Amino acid sequence: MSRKASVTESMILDSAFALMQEEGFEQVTARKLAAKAGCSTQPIFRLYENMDQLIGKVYSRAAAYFAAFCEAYPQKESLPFIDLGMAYISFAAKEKNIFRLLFMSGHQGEKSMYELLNGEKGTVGREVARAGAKGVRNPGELFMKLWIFIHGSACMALTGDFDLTEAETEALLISIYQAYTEAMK
Amino acid sequence: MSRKASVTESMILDSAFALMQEEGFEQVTARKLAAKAGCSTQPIFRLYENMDQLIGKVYSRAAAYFAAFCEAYPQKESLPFIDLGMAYISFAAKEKNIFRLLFMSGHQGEKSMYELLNGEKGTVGREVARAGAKGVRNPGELFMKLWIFIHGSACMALTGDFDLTEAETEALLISIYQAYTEAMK
DNA sequence: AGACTAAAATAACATATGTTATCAGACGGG
DNA sequence: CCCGTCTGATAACATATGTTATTTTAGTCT
Repeated sequence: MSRKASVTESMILDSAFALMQEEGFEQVTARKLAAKAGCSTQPIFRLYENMDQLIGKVYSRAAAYFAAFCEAYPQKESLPFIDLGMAYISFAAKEKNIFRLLFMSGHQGEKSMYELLNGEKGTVGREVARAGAKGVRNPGELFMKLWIFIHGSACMALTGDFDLTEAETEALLISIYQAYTEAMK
Repeated sequence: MSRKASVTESMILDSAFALMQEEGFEQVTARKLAAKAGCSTQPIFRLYENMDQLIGKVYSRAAAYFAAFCEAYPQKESLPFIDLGMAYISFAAKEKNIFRLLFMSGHQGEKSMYELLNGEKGTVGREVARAGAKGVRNPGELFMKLWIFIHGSACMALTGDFDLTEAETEALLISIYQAYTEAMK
């Protein structure tokens, strides 16, 4: 047969993801990636047709990373949507570049915001059901309104126009949740 | 004396602004701008030290454009903040590239979101005063909450995750306004 | 009209990027 | 142990960008 490859796909993809995370997806260039992976640019083009395809894989990985982040985020609140919202805002603050790629780049060849949020676990669906069980009249509408607020918070966190602590953020979300549910009674 | 300049600053700045509006500020390159202005790249560097300085001017112009847009937006609603919010969301939907430059690029060497909103006319201050006069308990807090929602709507409009008509948007904003004010009583 | 001078076009330089060609060599199989 | 083959490094090509040097050109003033 032929020679064994010393540069593996995971070496490249790991490096590409790290580069995106640290410097933004615009900075994932062939040469920078090669330097990060400790090889020349050749293995990249053996593994991927072109840089766009590679970025597509990085995007998928970012989506999985986000899902895992939400999964791992502490579920302390009994109200539906709040924990997911807290995870989302926290993610935007801590992982600006990943958040940008997933939710602000218009890179939606892959998934819509709703699909990303819902993930493989059907998170949003589960939360909507929880809200319904709690007696919320129109849980889908509540989710939409809450999510717009949460997305706004996250985007402002990214640009530095929102700098509350986690505790303050949580209190704010709860107050918003209550205002919405009261108004929908 | 010497020769008169045939390429004026306004020719360059107009072209740069148009280019930013049509293709995004990342696309305002020396050569593309020269082509748009119908000259070579030389006059650009006579008028500006470098491309960054030029983009700074484009940014200022965009801020003025946004202020004028808000000024011209129909003031039909008697509730404070709503007209400004409608203008903001409408602006995000119609002028994606300008909105990106002003509110999503982290290009805040110039002005914060609040300064941009408040403009020269003190728009936000005026609206806060109006809300106070209407008996709102804590108009600053109300503004903050409403604005997070409005910014979220605008950002989602940009990425295609928010596609309500103007009328639907207005109804939504009013319902949010009422939910917040009720909750703050 | 002619000379001077600044403007503007052209061309060049330096760098960055995607992508491909060339080629030495390392590895698997006989 | 050698052969073939595929890997991966180097180098190259093509393009894009900011910026600067050089040259041409066109006003302006005398």
